[in-house]
Amino acid sequence: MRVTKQRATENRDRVVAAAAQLFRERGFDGVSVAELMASAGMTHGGFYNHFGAKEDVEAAALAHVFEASLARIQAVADEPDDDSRARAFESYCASYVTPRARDARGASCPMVAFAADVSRQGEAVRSAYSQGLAAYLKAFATASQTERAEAIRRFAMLAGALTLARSVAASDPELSDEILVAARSS
Amino acid sequence: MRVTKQRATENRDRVVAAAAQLFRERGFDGVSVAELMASAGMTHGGFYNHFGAKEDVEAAALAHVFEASLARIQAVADEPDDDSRARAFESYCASYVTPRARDARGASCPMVAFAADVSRQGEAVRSAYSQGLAAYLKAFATASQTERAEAIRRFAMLAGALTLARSVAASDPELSDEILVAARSS
DNA sequence: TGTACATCAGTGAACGCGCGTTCACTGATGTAC
DNA sequence: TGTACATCAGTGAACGCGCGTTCACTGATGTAC
Repeated sequence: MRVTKQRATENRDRVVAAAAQLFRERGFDGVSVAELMASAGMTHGGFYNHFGAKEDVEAAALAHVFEASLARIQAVADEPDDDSRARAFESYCASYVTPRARDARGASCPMVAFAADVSRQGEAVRSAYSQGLAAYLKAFATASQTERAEAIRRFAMLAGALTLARSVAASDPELSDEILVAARSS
Repeated sequence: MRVTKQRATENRDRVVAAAAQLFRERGFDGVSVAELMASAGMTHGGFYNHFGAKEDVEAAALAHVFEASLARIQAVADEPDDDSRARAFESYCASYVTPRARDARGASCPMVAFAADVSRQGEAVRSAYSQGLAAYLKAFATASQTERAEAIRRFAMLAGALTLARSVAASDPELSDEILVAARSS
């Protein structure tokens, strides 16, 4: 049964939003097309009215998540003076490696959530990712008010700590917490 | 056709060795049981003479790779005096984030290769991983001759940089190289 | 504005495929005598 | 040491399953008059 054009657009947006969360939680291969559509309240058959293939929704979800992450670090970079920027930046970095951020995988930053998956995907996903990372690192460097290499090391440390903390969260929570504490007190 | 006990053991070892390489290159789900067995020169049916399930060879491969990685950092920690240990440690860290290390995924460190995959696997894999990471970080901290939190930050930075450099290696090689250069000059 | 018809978003059965796993079978190995 | 037989590592067909994708169909929407 046909729906209004507006409703169809909303349906597509809900699929992308569900994909953004579920892909971050379980990876691209851990979520089926049918589950994505069900999360948006539809059945699987209609998927191909909106996307040419599963990889298309992966790329769309990636772009969606990068947009939000980029806006957040850009807000720090856009702080009016050096002092408030420095404070906002340290607060941003600290909140990046909290137990809360570690456990909320569905809301996590795309660089950490997708880094491993992305190099096994097709061109559309890979280039959406690398463009997103390039833009993010640029804003991060501005926000950090240090030279770019130093900013890259800082971000790599945060991303690595979050990744390691997640990887042992279930089987060694003390080690996981210790990694986060170390990453916060830099 | 039956083979000698020694030959059977060698066959199992070859499966684990192939798994160690292929799983690091493509992730656990990216390599089939049949391919693992074919890499060791056999057909898929015999797999269950050696392992109860695919997860068992994942855990065995993980332990195998961690053993090698641990031996390498332990050698640095065991250097006889502070000076040679400091030199060995800086050399170790620098070699960790080279283009060569980035591109040789099949030979890479298990913390980076498996960090994302591991939390989606069963208990056997997760505990093999977290025990391996705990042992590795202990040796890394000794080798670094700094306080433990500082060593954790250093390793998180290296692991994060290697992960990020890999994720954009195909679609933005300049950015990938820049990340490695930054990680080396810390 | 009202009517007739074409459009197309969504449905659900069906497809081909690759996967992990099972199983009857083979025949060289290991063992009991 | 030689013989007879049980063992079991490896083979390859077959299984059930979930996946991405296709397709004929439905019926409300959009449009031409």
